[in-house]
Amino acid sequence: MSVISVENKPVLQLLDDRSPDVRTEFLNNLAGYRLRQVSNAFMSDFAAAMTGTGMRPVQVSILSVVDENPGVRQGEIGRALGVARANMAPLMAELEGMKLLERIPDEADRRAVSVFLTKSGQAMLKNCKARIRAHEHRTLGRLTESERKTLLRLLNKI
Amino acid sequence: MSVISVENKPVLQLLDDRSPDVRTEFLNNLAGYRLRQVSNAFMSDFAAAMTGTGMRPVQVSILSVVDENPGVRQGEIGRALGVARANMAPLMAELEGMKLLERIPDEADRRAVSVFLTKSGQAMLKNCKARIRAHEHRTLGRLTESERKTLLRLLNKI
DNA sequence: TATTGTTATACTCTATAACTATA
DNA sequence: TATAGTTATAGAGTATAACAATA
Repeated sequence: MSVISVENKPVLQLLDDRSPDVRTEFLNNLAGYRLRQVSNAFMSDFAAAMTGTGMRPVQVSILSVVDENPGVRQGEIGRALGVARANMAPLMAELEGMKLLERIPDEADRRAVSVFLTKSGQAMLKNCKARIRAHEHRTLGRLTESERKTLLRLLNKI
Repeated sequence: MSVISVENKPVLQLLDDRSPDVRTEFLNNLAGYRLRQVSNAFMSDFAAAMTGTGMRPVQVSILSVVDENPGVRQGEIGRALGVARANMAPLMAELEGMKLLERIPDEADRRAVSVFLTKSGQAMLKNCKARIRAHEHRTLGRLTESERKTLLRLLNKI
């Protein structure tokens, strides 16, 4: 958290400034290690970008999935996001308690529930998306447009 | 875990197979989101690669830093790896208990300890490094050598 | 005063097992 | 039998505060 900048400065001051006398050559050349460092820095900046909204990253991702799939079943959201069923239950109850989404029993399959965004949920998602766009702009500020596309292409290829 | 392959198959079956009927367009175009997915998949494969050694990723990274910096102080390791001092204490005690490293009080600064790998620690690190090389080969199998270099370059630039 | 290392603690995320009600 | 959702629980990772010893 302390090494993350919210202004237009480097996202990662990790290996530039951190303990300059300590060698970390092996780790630095591991793609997986760098990926985790960068991913953690993104997550910290993402969480900071949500400050004031009361939303955590996983909550925003759920709203986004419901927005693009109105009426989607709870289990489907979890599968799409990689969140275990057992962990979806309290997450959904929390978002329902915040009046951001509604869970309506599915009449065809009475075990399941269909999920919809409320007006509040739509407004919250819109607010969060604007913050996320600013977050991406900050965190990818050092890359050209072409480099960003390359990065996404390589990540999608892995 | 269940979607991660340890053979020479795709590391990520995430958005290819997962809930094909659920749209996740907004999230898919966020670099931060894809970074996290890929990073998590790497971590899962990494952890799986360590099976049988009794080592977790953070423990291997500590051994690696001590190996490249014999006599380094405990706090320096934590700073280099982004692990808080408070969390380094039990980690180091654990590795010392496994006889993989030694902590020798620093005579110049008696608050500090200098850390060294034992013979066991050196052997363990060698074993883990071999597993990590195989892990990187698996996880980056879909990328050409040139693409791997580009990926590392872009990650380092962020 | 500041720093090294320690302890205690708490919060989030993740993972598993067992339960219900439906199918 | 299998599936949707729930509950309880446990583990790892991470964060802060307070402390003792030393600088």
